[in-house]
Amino acid sequence: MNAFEGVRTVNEQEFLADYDPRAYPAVAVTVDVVALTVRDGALHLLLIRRAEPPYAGHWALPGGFVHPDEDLLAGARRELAEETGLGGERLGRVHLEQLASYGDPGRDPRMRIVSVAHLAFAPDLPDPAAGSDADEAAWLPVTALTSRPLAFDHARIIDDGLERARSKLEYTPLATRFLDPEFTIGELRAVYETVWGHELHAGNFHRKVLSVPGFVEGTGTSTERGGARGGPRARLYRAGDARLLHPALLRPAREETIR
Amino acid sequence: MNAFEGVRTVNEQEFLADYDPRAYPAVAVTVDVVALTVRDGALHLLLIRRAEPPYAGHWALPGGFVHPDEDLLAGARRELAEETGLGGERLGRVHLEQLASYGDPGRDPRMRIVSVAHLAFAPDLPDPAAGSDADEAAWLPVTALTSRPLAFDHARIIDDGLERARSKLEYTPLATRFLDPEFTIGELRAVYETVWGHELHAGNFHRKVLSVPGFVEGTGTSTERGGARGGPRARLYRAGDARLLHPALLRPAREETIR
DNA sequence: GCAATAGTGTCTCTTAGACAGTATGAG
DNA sequence: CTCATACTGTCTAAGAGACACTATTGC
Repeated sequence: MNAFEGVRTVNEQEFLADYDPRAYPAVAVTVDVVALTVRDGALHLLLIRRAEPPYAGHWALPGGFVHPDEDLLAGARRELAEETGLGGERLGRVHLEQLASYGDPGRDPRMRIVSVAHLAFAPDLPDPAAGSDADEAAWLPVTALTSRPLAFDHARIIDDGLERARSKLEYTPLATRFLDPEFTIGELRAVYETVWGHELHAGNFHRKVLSVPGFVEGTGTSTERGGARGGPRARLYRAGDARLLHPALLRPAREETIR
Repeated sequence: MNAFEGVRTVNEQEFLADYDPRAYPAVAVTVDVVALTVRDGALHLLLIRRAEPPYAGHWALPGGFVHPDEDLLAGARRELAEETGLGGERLGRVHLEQLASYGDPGRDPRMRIVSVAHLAFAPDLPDPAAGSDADEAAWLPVTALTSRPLAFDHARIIDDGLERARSKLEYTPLATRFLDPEFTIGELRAVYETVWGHELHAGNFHRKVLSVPGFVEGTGTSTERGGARGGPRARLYRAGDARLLHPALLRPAREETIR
């Protein structure tokens, strides 16, 4: 009935183990990155195709073992740089945060590996070049993932990352990180529609964004041309100084997520 | 200018390291727990006083190395059981979730240790018994922490846990996890006031809680007595079936948290 | 009786969202 | 011209919060 009843019996081996981690079989720590971007009006995810077993030929998140003198976030940024082949300037505009850690014994058949997953929001970036441990690297639409085999527990990590991303757009201004430094309200709305997966009312969205203090600030300039299918030139905005949106832009509640 | 420009040069050592984590110095993984409870109208935190160096005599979060065939969450639950000396029944009512991972090189002077921190919400539990590696274990009021030396980066972890707790009360029904299975609206309000650190309007809170679908459900019974200083008997409630509160109970926005 | 608490009624202000309407510019 | 888009005005419904009020109980 109760799996925790016996744990207080401290025998010598357990006692030693409390003090000497080397008494346990080795644990490795990796950093993986769920990197998202918006391309052609669809949400894309950076994936690599594994060249080596286990899961050779499967698609997987970019990532690797954390280096000795490297912070977790720095490790994630390094892996992202390696996989995208991007230098610091472009990478500096990418938002990166810790997502969660995954440590099921058996999630990697080789050994005990704890993965510290991260979440990245990137503006539209060039196609990646495959690294040494991958056959292929690409931005893939998230809608195409169900038909592809994913390595390890990466499907679960991606699900968690997508839900975190949808949630972050509600109460932070991070949607701007999917865009160039200057953007129109229409482009910002397209990010929300893409990440949330449904259309928003253009007029209400416009007024709402401008009413949240610090979300965006006007540049005083407008686009050179109107939209591809006509319409007036749109005013250009930059990200404001708010770190949180108040009031937030809430998604309409879906009953199934509540219960 | 750019710290990531050189990383694509894959020399042999790095190549091997990608495949063999044993090429790196050992990394250890611990699970730590920020366990919160409400006692006497104040928020309390489970801490142990370290018996051994490093940080001997300092207060620290309960935790320890993750066991070989143990999930991270199971490890945190085991550590919590060991430190509180509680069996499964009481422990089953404790909410436990992953908080974040902390892996700064140098956060532990002995070796590279990545800590996967967890957050626990507990009803008022008995005083803990000190384990083998601690001089002392106690529920301490969080207001008393600033005057005590904390080990490692545990002050930062605690800060993150407290902020997560405050935030979780907004959009989840987890405040009920600080209470017995049956509770009054007044007791629930006391939890919010304690965790958020300011008073709430009793009447508005009452109506709001009852208006959120699935937050609480009535038991049909009332308390045996009125309050200690008088007043009518209060109706008793159980936690409802909602996993998210909609609409949420939002804290008033504080300007400094936004910018 | 007095004080404290439970629970309800009511009013105001803010916000979300529906809808309409005007102006602009590409094709 | 046509039509899509930018942006604004207006109305409604819902919710947050202030305040008032009644009922019930311990002391």
